[in-house]
Formats: sequence, structure tokens, C-alpha cells
Amino acid sequence: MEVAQFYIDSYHDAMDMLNILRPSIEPRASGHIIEQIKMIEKIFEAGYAYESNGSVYFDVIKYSKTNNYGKLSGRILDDLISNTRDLDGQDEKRNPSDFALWKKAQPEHIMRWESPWSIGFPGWHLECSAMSTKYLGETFDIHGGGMDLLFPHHECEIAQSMAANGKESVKYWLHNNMITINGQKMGKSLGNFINLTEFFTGKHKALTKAYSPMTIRFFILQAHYRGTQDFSNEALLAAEKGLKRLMQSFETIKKLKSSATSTSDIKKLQQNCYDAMNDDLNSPILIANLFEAVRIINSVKDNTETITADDLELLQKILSDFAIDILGLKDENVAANNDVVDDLMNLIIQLRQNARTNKDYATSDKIRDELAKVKIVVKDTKEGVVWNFEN
RNA sequence: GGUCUCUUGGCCGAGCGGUUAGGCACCGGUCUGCAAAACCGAUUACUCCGGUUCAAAUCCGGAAGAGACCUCCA
Repeated sequence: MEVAQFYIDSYHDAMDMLNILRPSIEPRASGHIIEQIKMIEKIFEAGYAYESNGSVYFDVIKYSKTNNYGKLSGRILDDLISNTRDLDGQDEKRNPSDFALWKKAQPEHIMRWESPWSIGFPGWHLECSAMSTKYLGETFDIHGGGMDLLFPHHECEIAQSMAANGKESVKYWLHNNMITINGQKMGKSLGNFINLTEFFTGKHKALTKAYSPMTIRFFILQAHYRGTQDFSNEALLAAEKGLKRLMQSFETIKKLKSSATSTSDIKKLQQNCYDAMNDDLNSPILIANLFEAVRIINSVKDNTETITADDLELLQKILSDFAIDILGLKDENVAANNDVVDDLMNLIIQLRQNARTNKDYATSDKIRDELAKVKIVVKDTKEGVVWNFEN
């Protein structure tokens, strides 16, 4: 339990940093043994379970006579039977494709619960079916998961729920694909495994620098969830810059002035954003549209485009709705929420401005360079000097 | 070995038969004391070989390469 809690906590920490909302319920399998035993009993009553040597198995062959086992993963049962490898302990099953609902524990096994069949533990597909039924009902809308769980895990879930409840449990399945590192799959055995904390701190030999949680989030959103995605320093660097440009537009838009006419079709842009998300959550297309918004914002600022007050409001809403609420991005810039820092910076910038007025560029450049070393960026814009912390 | 998926320009990544995806990098320009930021412009594609079609990155067949699953770890 202590080990599990450690990893649950570090998982929560990482998810919080990525600005991922916490679920309302995070049920644990070990806390739902009773529900799982009850579900096995229901499957028994339906006639799709059998006991063998203290363990209970699901009769896939019988199930497939009236149901399509393999419909989610596109597998054919006959192929599965002929291609199953010879494994130890298969002799308890009537058929190699049958899967465990309850396993009798070996003497050394640490998971031990009482059940009508033996002291043991539930089969590894069962907890998902039992817990989802308990908290979401016999039928619920969306079931997510990684592509690697598609078969056999999710296929078995479908069969179990169907057998126990007599109806389809899930309306839509969402499977996200795997990630690769420099074109190679990420795997502990390959030694190229990078965890989130290592991304955030940059402490990994494959990383040349640290990448902020929002950079990672934005990077992931730039690829479609169903495709594989390749991590590399170059790609992460590109995402970091792109995100910076996107977030900068949030500041820029606040200062824009409206005109009598708009040179861009903002309503069309909004529709394009909705269309992108409606097309199987096509976040890369959505982001492309958001960059169109950025372009418009910057152009209005540069007086090469104009925008009406209504459109300006709509544009602000688009950014807020799609970038913040839907994509879950947030501004990571450290604000100067400290009056002392503000006063000091104003003083320094004043001194630098004096030097510039006197054409003492050696001094003004030195101030800028030295500030850059402590991660403070100074920019001379038409509207005046702007400074902020580099994150 | 079996089943399935993928292969896009320097990098990442959309695309589902005809229309500029987008981001980053690079090059030229505008602006700037310089830089940064921003804007404008240019350039670089569709693994290979056949086929279907007026038209293919997109459909079909084949080859090569990569990946996932085929494990009572969830």
C-alpha cells in the first residue's frame, strides 16, 4: 500500500503540473473485491463462467457463439486460437483464449482474499468492469485507454459486462497511441525512458534542457491522439517557442484598438475551431486555427489589419474557450507580483533609458545582457520598454 | 511466425480524390542605435515499384523499413 501510495502521489503531482483536472472518483481495485466477486457470480448465473481447480475462467468460446468476441480489436477468434503460444498453467482452461475471472493464490502470493472458490485474487480485466458499472452504471458513454490495452483487456471488459449485465457497457472507445523518442519506442528495457519529472527538470541524458509542463502539454496536443508521437529536443524546442508566441498573444490582444471594420472573418475562424474539435478531437487543426488568430492579433497590433469591437470580443472568447478551457493551456510566465522587484526594475530601466538617450549603447547593452543572464528579458518596443521573466 | 497500424519538406505534425494545413528552423525584406518581438515574402514534401482515374500524399496490388498486440503486469 505504501509503495502504491508513493506512485499515486507522484502521478497526481505530475498531472497537477500539466493542468489536468483530477477525476471525481479514482477507485482502487483492492477496495472493490466484493463488487468483483458479485460480478463473477452474475457471469456464472449467465452461464459464461466455469471453475477449475479453485480458479474461475470466462468461457470465450461459448460467449462467441452469440456475441462477437474481437469486434473492438478486429480480431477473429479462430486466428486467436491457432496463434496462442503454449504457456504454463494453460491446462486449467478449457480453451487457451479463455481468460481468468478469479485466480487461486499460490502460497507465496501476497494478494489473498476470500471468495466462494478459493483464497485468491480477481482476474486482471475484472476490476474495470466492476468499478465502472458501480460508479458509471451498466452503460456509460466513453471509455479511454492506451492502444496497448485494446486487446485483450478492453475486449475482455466488453465480454464480461455483456455476460453479466446483458448489454453493451460502453458507447465510445477512445484509444490513444504510443510515444517514441527520436523515432524509437520509449521503453525501460531500451534505456530511453523519460518520465514527466525528468522532462520538467531536464535531468535526463537525452534532454538538453528542461521543458515546462505546459510545453509538454502543448507538444502533445500538436499531434492527434490516435497517432504515435515522436519526442526529440528539436521538436520540444519548437513547441516551446510556438507556445510562447501563442501565449504572448493573450497579452497583445488586451491592448488592441478596434476599428469600424474587420479585415478578417472572425466568425469563420470560430467555426473552424469547432469543426476541428468535432472531427474526432483534431487538436492539431485547432492549434493551426489558433495560430491564425495569433497572426490576426499581431497584424492588428502592427496596423496591417483592422478589427471591430464585436470581433475583438469574439476573438478574445475564441482564445479563452479553445486555448484555455478546451486545450487546458495556462500562462506559466512568472508575474512580478512583488513591488520591490517592480521598483528595482523601473529604476534599472530608467538608468538604461538615460544611457540610450545619451547614445551610450555600451552601457545600455551591458544592462540588457546582464539582465538576460538572470532570466529577465528587456525589449524596446514602439510603445516603450517591456520586460518580463524568461521561464 | 500470426493479426493490425504507420512511412509527408531540415525537425515535429495535419491531410480521408482536385483547393496554402500549422508550428519551429533556414533565407530575403520592413521596423529598430543594435538586439528581441512582430509583420510580409521566398524556398524545401508526400519510402519505393506498378495499377485505377480526366485528376492520387489521398483508392487498389506488391516491395522495403518502423511500430503495436498476440503474456492470468494492470
